Amino acid sequence: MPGKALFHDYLAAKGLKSTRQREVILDEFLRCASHPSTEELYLRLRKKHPGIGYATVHRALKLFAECGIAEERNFGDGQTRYESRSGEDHHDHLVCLGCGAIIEFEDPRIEELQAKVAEQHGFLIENHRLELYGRCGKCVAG
Amino acid sequence: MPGKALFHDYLAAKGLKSTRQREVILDEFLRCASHPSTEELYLRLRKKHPGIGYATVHRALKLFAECGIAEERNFGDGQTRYESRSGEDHHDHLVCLGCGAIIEFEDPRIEELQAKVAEQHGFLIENHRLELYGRCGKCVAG
DNA sequence: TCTATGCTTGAAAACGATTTTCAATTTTGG
DNA sequence: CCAAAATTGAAAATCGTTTTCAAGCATAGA
Repeated sequence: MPGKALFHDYLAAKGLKSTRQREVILDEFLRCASHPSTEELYLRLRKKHPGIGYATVHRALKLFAECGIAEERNFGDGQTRYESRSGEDHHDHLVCLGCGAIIEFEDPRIEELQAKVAEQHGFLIENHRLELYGRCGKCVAG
Repeated sequence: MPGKALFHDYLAAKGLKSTRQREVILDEFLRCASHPSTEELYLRLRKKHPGIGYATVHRALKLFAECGIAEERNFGDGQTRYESRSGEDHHDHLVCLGCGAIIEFEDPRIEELQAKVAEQHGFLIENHRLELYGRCGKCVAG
């Protein structure tokens, strides 16, 4: 399991400790197919682990982001969401304003054009975000 | 002045009132070349109009967004920013992480590819955001 | 194993930005 | 000018996020 190994290496390198809570939170986060907010992941975890605290979930997610196995995202609903970064290649999102679904996609041609735009402005890209907001197929049909 | 006219029409249509404060705030907002946050616009306004309240500025900006002469934006610095929508055509942003500069650009080819991606997913785009984060020319050179 | 050190936890408080409340004021239509 | 209704500014409330703090654990060394 690459995500877990990365996390443990990070903890070791920083002199941080591996705890039962962090394990549980990481498992649930990796099991999560979507892009949970702290609140959402916390509520999920409460079901199986009633003692767990919101602050602990928050701190774990921050750690995941720090060590690179997760990425903080913001889709405009006022909550920070965390996305699992299993692979390396960047992807962007379609965000459904009807049902909240988040669909991932990637398009090298768009990336290429972005690079050109940056170059024209003498700009050095470190990262980018592209989100298309609208209605997913289901919501258009329904 | 199209922006002001639009705003006054909107007020009339909604049975809202045209007040001295709203005029002053709109003038300052339109004069603003950048993408001010509520705080920033408030501080600017205080200089010439010491009596004005933060809440009033906030409410005016919300109104501007509602009636379409402004757009709420979020560049990840934890503050909602308001962008004047003078024209109709959409544009995207280069955000400098060094000096905070925000450079606007538009690229029809990117928009076109976005439309194709959406179509492939049976998705109906209502709007989108594209931001390239990095270092502007000045910051790279400096 | 036992202990000491120091990181981690959970609850509650602090925080920063945003939004709402409320009494006083201003605008607008009649 | 008057009355009705919207607006204002200050303060308080709210929301998500982050920090504080005392108590609880994990880890390394004896």
